[in-house]
Amino acid sequence: MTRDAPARRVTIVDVARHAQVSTTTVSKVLRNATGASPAMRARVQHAIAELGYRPYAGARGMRGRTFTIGVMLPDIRNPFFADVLAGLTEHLHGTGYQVLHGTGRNGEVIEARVTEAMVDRGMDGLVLIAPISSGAHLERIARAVPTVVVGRHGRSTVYDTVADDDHTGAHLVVAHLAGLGHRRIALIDHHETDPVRLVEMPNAVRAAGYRHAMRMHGLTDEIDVVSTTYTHDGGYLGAKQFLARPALPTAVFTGADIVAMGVLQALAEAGLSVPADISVAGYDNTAIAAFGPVSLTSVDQAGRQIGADAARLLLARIADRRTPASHLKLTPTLVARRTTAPPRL
Amino acid sequence: MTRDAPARRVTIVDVARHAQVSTTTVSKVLRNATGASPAMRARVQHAIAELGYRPYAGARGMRGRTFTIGVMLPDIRNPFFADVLAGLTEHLHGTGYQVLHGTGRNGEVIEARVTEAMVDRGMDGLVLIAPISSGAHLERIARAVPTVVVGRHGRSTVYDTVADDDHTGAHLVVAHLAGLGHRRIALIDHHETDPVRLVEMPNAVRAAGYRHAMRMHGLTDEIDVVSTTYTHDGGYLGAKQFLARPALPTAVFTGADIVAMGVLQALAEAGLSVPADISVAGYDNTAIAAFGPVSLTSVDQAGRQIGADAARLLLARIADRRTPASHLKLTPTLVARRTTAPPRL
DNA sequence: TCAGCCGTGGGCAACGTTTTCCAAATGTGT
DNA sequence: ACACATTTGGAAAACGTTGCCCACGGCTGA
Repeated sequence: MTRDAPARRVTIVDVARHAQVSTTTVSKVLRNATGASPAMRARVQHAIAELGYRPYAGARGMRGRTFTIGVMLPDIRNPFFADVLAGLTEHLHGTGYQVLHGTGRNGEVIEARVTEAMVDRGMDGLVLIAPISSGAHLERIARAVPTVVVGRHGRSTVYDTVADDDHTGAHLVVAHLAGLGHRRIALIDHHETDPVRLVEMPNAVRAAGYRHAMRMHGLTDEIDVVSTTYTHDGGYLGAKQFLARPALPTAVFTGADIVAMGVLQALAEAGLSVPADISVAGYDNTAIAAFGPVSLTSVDQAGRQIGADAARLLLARIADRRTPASHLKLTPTLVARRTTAPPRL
Repeated sequence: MTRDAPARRVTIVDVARHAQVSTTTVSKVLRNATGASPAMRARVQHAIAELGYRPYAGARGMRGRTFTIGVMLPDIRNPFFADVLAGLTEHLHGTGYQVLHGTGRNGEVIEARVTEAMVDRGMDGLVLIAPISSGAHLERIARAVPTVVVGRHGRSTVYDTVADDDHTGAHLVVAHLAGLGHRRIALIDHHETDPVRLVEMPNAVRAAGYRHAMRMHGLTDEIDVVSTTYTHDGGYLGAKQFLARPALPTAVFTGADIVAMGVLQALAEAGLSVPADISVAGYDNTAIAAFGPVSLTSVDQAGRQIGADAARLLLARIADRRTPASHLKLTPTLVARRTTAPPRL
């Protein structure tokens, strides 16, 4: 096996010559278009198989579609995104579309670069998962390519959205903890100042839901929010802040499981026991929350379902760009596990 | 904001017209090619900025490069792959290449589909992480597009490889456990029968390394392998097999952290304490292994470094397809944590 | 028998970019 | 002033595919 011949690709012209037909006919067969007799069809199919021909997507793109769907993920490590992606990919399986993804790495400029790269590569549709970009950027992208935005609450007339009802999710957690007898329920939040994001981003909606639910349960005075970041370290540092105080809350609600992991680690290091000394609840019901030794109470967003719905909406949008935008909102459920219990008396 | 005008893309022709030059000149400026005076250059740059022009990668691809690197991951959930991807993306940042990835989902036909899709999309280079495809398929891909294969031990003259020395890694674990005084050290393995894969796949090499290390430590008679799959469930079921026996091993080595998680869960359910009753060691040093409450002893593969090396090799391969293939082998290190301790007397 | 129709296959012009080649303009050394 | 080298800008031909046309032939129905 030498590496000398860079092996020219077999093209539609090669197939045409080999089958003794025109390229037009080959193209018709490829696309299942009318205007090719069964006999021709068979001849062409045979030539395609014999030569191992596969159409070149770049050239197809110049004349319309590339049969590619792009998915932007902020972070490949978040298992919730993996769930969404799995639902999406499964739904798209067998449609002829190929799914490719890129990571935005939770940075606005990198995210912009990735999404633009997808547009520039002629992708037929885009799914943006929990994007942090400005609404203006999202609309610009969506005007270029059919787009579905997942996990963000802003409504747009130009792109469809699928989101979880984060407000209800926060209510579920507060109701669960209050029902167990907790009053001093604290929240660890992702710091947010941008006014648009305060309305659109899931974390902000969860925080608002927490505040609202606390008031509903007559716990207005107990509202207690620590702002950090949605990372393991953010949770760790947030918990350290609580530990530095004279009195600990009896329960901590974090807007993401990964944050709860940081909290658990800080509490373990401080020699505190969960849930005996303090209860902890997360959000997203990721695989690690379900993992036995962790067994974190969390809110399940049904990521697969979200992904499948996003795929469905995207296909519809690709088929017809003029129907009004849909905005799906799914209802989350609480999964109570072993990190929450009644407070110590 | 209406959705009426599907907004025709700005092309090189628009830029040329706007700057009152030929498309050739615009192209020269775009590529920093010679043959354009500073004055022209400025004029064109200005027009590009004014129109917000970005070249269409599909068209570029038809004449050569698409400035896209494709990465195939078997499974987006594995944090080790995320590390590799991070190292890769960082190294490629600023090179003008855009990284897009696809998942092979640990299936041979899906993996083939993804890799072929990347070739068909005219990608300039491919990185295949722990592929399960046949060597023939890998060579076919690599002959079409510059390719680096990560985490597989087979050598090829047509693609470069970067792999961890899994044989040494397994030795590290056995030495660590034997040093603690363990003799009955069992392995949970990913079942493998294909003769080529037995030589090339990391799991098989780790298993061979385990056997070899056991013999080196005079523990030939204690060699004890349970074959399942490299998943959480695989570990869970493997541990169940041990638990059904009259006598448990004193230590379990799993070829991947995720498998160790399943083992820990099964042991916890059985009321056994780690490491008091039994020691557990994993492989890959993923984030969850480092997570405090888990604190799993594991083998660190330096994923970021692997990714960066793969990127470096790929860029070199793209620059010159005729230099002989490189095969990098990195040395892993053991990270001892709290799941391993001397056996109970 | 003939006009009209449909089904089949192919010619050809795009699509947006790069690259080769060429002509014109400019500069250099006598 | 002239021959000659160099620089600069542009015309045009690819690249692989699609889809609009058109031409041809066979068939239908009057």
